[in-house]
Amino acid sequence: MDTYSSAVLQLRNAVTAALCKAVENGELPKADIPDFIIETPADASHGDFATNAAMAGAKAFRMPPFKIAKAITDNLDLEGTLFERFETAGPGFINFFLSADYYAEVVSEILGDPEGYGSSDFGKGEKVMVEFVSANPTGPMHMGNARGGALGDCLAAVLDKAGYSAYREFYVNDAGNQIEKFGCSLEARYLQIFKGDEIVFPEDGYRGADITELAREYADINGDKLVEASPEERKKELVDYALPKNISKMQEDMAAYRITYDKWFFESELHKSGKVREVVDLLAEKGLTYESDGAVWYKNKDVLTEKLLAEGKTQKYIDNLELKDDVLIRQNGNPTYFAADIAYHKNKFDRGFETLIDVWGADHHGHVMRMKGAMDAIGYDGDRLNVLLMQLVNLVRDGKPVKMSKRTGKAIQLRDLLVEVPVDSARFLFNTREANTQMDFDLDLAVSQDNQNPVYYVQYAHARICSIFKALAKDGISPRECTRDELLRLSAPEEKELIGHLALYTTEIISAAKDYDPTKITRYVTKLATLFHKFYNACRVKGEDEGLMQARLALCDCARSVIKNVLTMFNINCPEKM
RNA sequence: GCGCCGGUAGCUCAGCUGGAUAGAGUGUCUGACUACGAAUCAGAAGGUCGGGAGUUCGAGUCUCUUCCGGCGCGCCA
Repeated sequence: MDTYSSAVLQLRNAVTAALCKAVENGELPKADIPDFIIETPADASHGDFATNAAMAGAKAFRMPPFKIAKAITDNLDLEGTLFERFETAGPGFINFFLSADYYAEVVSEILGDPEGYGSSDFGKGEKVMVEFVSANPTGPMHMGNARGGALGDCLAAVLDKAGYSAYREFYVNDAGNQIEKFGCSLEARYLQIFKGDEIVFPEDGYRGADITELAREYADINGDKLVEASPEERKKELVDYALPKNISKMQEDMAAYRITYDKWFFESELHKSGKVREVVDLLAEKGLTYESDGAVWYKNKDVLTEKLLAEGKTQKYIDNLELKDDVLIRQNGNPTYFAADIAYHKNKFDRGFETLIDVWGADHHGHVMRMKGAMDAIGYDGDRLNVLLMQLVNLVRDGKPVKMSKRTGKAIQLRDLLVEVPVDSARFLFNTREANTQMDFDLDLAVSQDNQNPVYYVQYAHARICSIFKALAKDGISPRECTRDELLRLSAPEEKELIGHLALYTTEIISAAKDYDPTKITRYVTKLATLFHKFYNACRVKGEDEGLMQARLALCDCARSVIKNVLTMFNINCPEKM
């Protein structure tokens, strides 16, 4: 266990023991030991940790908090812990102060295994699939995909560090209705080349310039040979040409964005292997389907009503939702996206993933509940499917929203973004805002290579540390292992604050993993950089006496390691000079 | 109409299962390099936590209500 967590555990045990002892002594009445929290006070003068045990127990013990606090502290034994003293304050808080040993211990811990620091077995090796981006292959990727890519990839990285076994997957929707539309759009553009405006473009077709380009490319290579072909053959031929092109473009874009998937999963495989039909049959066996108007329907309303009632929702609430059933097999015999998606998620569970995380655009939120319900309906645990909803990204330049690309006049694409914005910057900045909040992405900021850009701020801290080591090496000084006494000299406020933050890393990773929120780690490392810079300005390394210099060098090494640890995990460059 | 997500400093956002005087970045103003990188740091100013009511020792956090913004309610995905 990391030093920080063991310190918290020591406190919890000590306070619990004191409460029990006080009850035995008769200093507190007999009652259940109250739930209390150990927290880090906002104000450093309130100690390194504080507990509300006395206030939390006020009701159970029917005594004023300050008296309970006294009973606790009279029986408190901190012998053998990483704490040196405590005090009561305010309405009944008990504040605790760490001993110098704690700080020395943290530094030793980090230097003992710099690369492994932050890792834990919290996730117990549980197999988690993170499915993210999964953009439609009918067109180029957009800003939402850029955000989803950065969030999903970094979330998977955080999960791995927290002891899960994360698996990255991209679901390619290479089947179904939108491919049909894709084909019709290509067909129209293709025929327009030869027949001009007499060909009417389908109303719901894809109007992007990319479609016209693909049709043009095909015509350049193959000429007008499809003009006389049957529409089915024509569309199939065009799709067979264009779809792989689009898919490999997406793969290139993701690679350029430094995302490596474990698997690109093709929806068409589900159809070909009969898995979609199978899952519809499965639902039918369970009596959850019916036919109407020539289509096969899924009893979504019944399933969700039952689920929500079980969760304690009122009938009125459920009625207000106006739940509807969903079509699985259309009148024309084709399965819907929903049917395929049930089959897909079933397939994920069947591949042995215990937890599924989907990163979706917030515009899909209406799909979440019925998807979870469907998992329950086919005998899996819907709560094992977690959907991370991402709100929209607004691009901002000069303080004004940017809707269109200058180059194409269309919505801004991931490609456009990466032409302008360095990957380091994009990956970092998309991880500064929680998924479920609308985000302004400031292009000026992302492009700026100065102190305004948080990614450079963090990278600079790393480069600065590296240069300290270089400067000392020039003088023939190299870092060595420090004695305990030397490490105990790290006692300046800036040193303690920096070490205190370094100590939180493992806990922060676990917290980010629990919440599926990698943005916590970006904020963590930004603060780490701040605390290092503060330390740097307050404490010298070079020129101090041997012992102190080595201790501070050790601390620098810790800060450097943890920054590198984070940036490496997030696939962001960690330069030694800038 | 119903539902989901937001509303915290001029701007962009944190705020851990309710805790002490609500924080950071940026912007504005004022300072700090003959010493390890000034891409840095220190200080100042800046707030009815959208409004209202409630729950309790205690509310940015929980409940209700209301206003504003985004999104969703397809045999689209």
